[in-house]
Amino acid sequence: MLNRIVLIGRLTRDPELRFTPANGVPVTQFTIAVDRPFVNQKGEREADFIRIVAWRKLAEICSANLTKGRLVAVEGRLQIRSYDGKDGQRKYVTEVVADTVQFLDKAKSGPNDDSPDNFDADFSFDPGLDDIEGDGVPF
Amino acid sequence: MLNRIVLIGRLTRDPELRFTPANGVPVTQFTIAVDRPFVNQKGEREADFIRIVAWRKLAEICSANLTKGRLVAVEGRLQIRSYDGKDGQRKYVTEVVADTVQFLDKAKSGPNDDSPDNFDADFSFDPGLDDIEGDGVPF
Amino acid sequence: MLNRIVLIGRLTRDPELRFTPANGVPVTQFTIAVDRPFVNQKGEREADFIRIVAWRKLAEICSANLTKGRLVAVEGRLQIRSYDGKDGQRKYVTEVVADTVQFLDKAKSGPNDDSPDNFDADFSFDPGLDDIEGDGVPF
Amino acid sequence: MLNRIVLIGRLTRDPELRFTPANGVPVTQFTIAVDRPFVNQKGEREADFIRIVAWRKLAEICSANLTKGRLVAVEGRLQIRSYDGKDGQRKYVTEVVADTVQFLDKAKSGPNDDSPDNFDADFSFDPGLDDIEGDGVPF
DNA sequence: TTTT
DNA sequence: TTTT
Repeated sequence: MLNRIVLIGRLTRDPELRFTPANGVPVTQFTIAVDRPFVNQKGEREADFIRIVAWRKLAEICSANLTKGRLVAVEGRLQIRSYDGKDGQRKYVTEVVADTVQFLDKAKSGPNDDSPDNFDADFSFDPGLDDIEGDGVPF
Repeated sequence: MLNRIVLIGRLTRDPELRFTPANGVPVTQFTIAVDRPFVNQKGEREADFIRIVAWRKLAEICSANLTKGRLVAVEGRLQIRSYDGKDGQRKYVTEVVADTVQFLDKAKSGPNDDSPDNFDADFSFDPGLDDIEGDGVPF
Repeated sequence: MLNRIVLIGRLTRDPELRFTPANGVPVTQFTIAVDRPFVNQKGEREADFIRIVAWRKLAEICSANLTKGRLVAVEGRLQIRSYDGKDGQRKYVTEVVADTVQFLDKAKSGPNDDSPDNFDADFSFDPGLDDIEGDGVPF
Repeated sequence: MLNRIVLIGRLTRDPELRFTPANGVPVTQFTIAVDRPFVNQKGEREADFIRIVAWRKLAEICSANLTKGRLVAVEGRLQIRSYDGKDGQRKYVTEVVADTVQFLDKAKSGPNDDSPDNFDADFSFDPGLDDIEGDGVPF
């Protein structure tokens, strides 16, 4: 019913862009390492390695811009997907379906500006209502 | 950049449906009482009264279904909106622009089913990709 | 670094209370079914079955009060835990470590009041500062 | 009942550390500019200026380390606080009470390491259970 | 100004 | 493996 997750972490490797066989829809998948908020008994900080999936335009932007080690904020929904393995066994994949991915540091060799960028899965949150919201109507 | 809020609370009164003067876009505004997670020094549980705004289809669904006292989960974005008051002073309104509103209890006099309903600001998160996601492709 | 998840769903079965062998710390584990925000191509609403873990006092409260079918809101952190299976293979479990569990409907046979209850993993968010926050100091 | 907000934005000025008159408890307050996820009709990206409050140890860490322009992720709870103004009018302040503040960029003149740091309002989420969680018990 |  |  409600399913919302927000993560900040670093890519463990470069994302790869794929296309679904049936419809040619762009998908990308990558994993981010998210540090735990405490240290273990050996005093080490561990991380959770969380799988992210992005679709369509967001997939293209992510695969074009992200590389191993980049810091990102991801907003999305937790999903458990199942598929049948080659061994005939039912397998389960837990992943975060991203709605938004924000780039929090800058590419090493990029045009050296300093502001993070924000990319949405779609433009749905654009209210197209700024004329309304901005015209002083206190509704 | 990232701005995400999730609330559960009860409507302090019935919502009212309005339409923006310029474009006739449906808007509704209501306030929910969200209990604080602790009691004050008098042992009382206080609440925060948080203003919610919903637009378009979501506005219509909310105003048609919600009434004072109903329990809802709201997902959205925190916004500070300014407008010029009648007294010539700049005023600020803090409110949550809802993306999703979920009805967590049932209307008192409704057809007595028991499952909460979920309504989105738009259908944008519908991937329209179930054919893909469901066909066993482990991508 | 940042890892925050909020879920609303229904228990798939009664939780069971256990105690860690080493220290006797209470743990409970249960799964909630979280409806997806869209229907699949057959027009069916699917759900994600998400594993929740609660520790200590929260574990006790959950196991004492929750039963199959109950509606809850869970706040926590997504964790991927590994352990070595009996077959010598490394296994991975993805689960949400709950900080807060809120009961959103009432037990069927309970003392028939209507307000949801809220339980925290700990009292850490209690600022113990109400004397301060409430005394009109605008800081 | 449930009240959770996650924000990423930049400080609009240096935070200032204060102490409550009654108990000498450290408090800091600052504002972050959070870019909206869309542009207005003039093609400009606007921001919401959101007030943050941190208490005690977190207040000290924030005021000691943060300066105008720094990028932070804030997790907390939305609160509407009231106090009586000098003009005898009841005033309302909307602010986010921070549980966690994460520093997402590095201080300009700092020891040039590259990893963001994470600070909690308290250590309550530290399960102190790593011995348990890590010992291979599949509970 | 407020809900249960 | 699953809830309403």
